[in-house]
Amino acid sequence: MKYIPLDNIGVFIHTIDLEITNYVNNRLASYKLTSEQNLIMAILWEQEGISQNEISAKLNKDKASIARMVSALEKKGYIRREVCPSDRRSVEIYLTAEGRELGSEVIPINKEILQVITRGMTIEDITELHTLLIKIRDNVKQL
Amino acid sequence: MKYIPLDNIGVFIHTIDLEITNYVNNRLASYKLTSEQNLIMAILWEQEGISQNEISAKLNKDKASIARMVSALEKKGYIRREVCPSDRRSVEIYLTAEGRELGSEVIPINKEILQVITRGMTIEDITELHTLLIKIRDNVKQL
DNA sequence: CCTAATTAGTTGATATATCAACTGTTTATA
DNA sequence: TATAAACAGTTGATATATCAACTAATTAGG
Repeated sequence: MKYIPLDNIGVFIHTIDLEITNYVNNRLASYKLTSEQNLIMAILWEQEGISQNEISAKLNKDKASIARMVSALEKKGYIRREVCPSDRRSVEIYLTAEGRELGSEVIPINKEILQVITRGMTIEDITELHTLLIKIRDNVKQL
Repeated sequence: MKYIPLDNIGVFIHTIDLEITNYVNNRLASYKLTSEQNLIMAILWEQEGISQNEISAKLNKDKASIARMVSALEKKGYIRREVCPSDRRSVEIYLTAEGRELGSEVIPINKEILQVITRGMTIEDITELHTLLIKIRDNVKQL
């Protein structure tokens, strides 16, 4: 029985993830948004005033990554930071007018992207995919 | 009907991929190998003398990424580069003694990692997961 | 209530990724 | 065969990621 390192579901998930990310980045390029920045904006289009820490928890990402992405969005003029009055360690993130306007353009694109990604798949397919990925997540979860 | 951007299978695949990658990186840390460098080494443990271009094609990655990872592996002393005599544009990658030795340690770890990732899953589960991911890949494939 | 521990965020180091521009080779073709 | 096109690799720019060390603010415990 030969050992085939690349015939490995973990590597395969990684490859597909990169392809999805590239697709999303291409779709968003004209809006000056990357796929990850888009996730932060998506949160803010639903709920303003959230802290970086809360974004970090929602997106399951390191606080350092969030800090740098928020800086990038601030530099682009889509968001502004405000020190939280009740906890001065914390920073609240708000949309600028420009950032809010961007939402009306990009939210429909996000819906369409999701439709493209799942084209030809049933609810059952997506649920099954989700379930199988959860199994892998549980297997690699660090204790 | 509410729009829930994070309830998105593409984002979920991305999250799981990062968790798998972190698990693999932790398992490999003591061998001074990252998960991506491990993929290049895995190819070389099966087939020496392959070019960077061929590695790039096998791993579906940009040639610039491969060049930098190969440099990192060279700096660690696991591989050496040799200009291809029949095509002087091309660089052939060979294992050093140290790199070959590393294989005898890390190949079993790689097998074990794959077992951990797929623990509790049947062949049918993995095949189904693969099939569903292929559907998504086809949907986002750039033409 | 004061010190210790915790927490939110920033910054630096390192490792992928991708794209674009560039060098040097090789191949194709007019 | 001269020139153009294609190709392999390198390098620079930018964007995630993660970890570690740090600052400043808050909370907990003695």
